[in-house]
Amino acid sequence: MASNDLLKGMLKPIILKLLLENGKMYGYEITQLVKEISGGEIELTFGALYPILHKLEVEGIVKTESEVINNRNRIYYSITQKGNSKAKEKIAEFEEMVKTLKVFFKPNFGLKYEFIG
Amino acid sequence: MASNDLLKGMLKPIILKLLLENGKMYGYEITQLVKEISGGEIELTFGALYPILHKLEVEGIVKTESEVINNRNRIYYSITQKGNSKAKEKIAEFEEMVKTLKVFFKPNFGLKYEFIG
DNA sequence: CAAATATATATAACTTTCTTATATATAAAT
DNA sequence: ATTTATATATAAGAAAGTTATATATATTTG
Repeated sequence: MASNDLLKGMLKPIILKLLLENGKMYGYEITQLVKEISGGEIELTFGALYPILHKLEVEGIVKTESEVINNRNRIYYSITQKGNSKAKEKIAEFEEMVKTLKVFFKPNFGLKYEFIG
Repeated sequence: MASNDLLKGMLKPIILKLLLENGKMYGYEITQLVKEISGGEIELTFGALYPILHKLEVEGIVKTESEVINNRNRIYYSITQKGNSKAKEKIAEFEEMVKTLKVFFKPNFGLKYEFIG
């Protein structure tokens, strides 16, 4: 049972999904893309993003490469070969959870008592 | 912008949805129904449930009535008249967020770079 | 008939996640 | 010259949820 771990931690699988699709991305880019894709609904703050990214790095799921672009240091994050299956697993769990959540707003799905006559 | 409040607080709107549909429910009943509807995916623990319920009561969104059934005290929770629109509002926000989350796993939706040749 | 499981409400300690605030710095636009 | 956009990062605090604990009755199973 997923036991609500995914209710809190939705940002992590979103980040993993975007990294997996794009090969490599830098932090600022991730925040902007999340905002864009969600139509401004989800704001991924830096205070949320970087701890997640750093933790994923420690776990060996993402790796970093530094590049200087326009005189600024830019740090690219990408999924490691080792972390690939783990990332896909977490994304799949996330997708499963979103499907489960959908069930809760089917009209009358959770209805226990029904007027029958 | 919803700014991630809904990513964490998904249990609250789920509870409100079930209460709104069923008129009144007691705590244990809510946990069982959540488990049933989610196919065992979501376990609403008591430690999560009761603080939410008590907070909603303080806010005036739910009210309680006590009943003794089978020699046990049972506490029914229901949406107040005053809390009705607020509850519907929170449920609507929740549904909106689930729709937003769905967007993240459309294939290639978040893809920035595409192989064109 | 004893033990385990299901029913029932609730609190407290703890952990994780996320928000808000802060620090630093360059580039472009107004 | 100031503001806005780009860029990374940490720290303090709040909120949500987990796990453990307490209490108690009813039902089922061995």
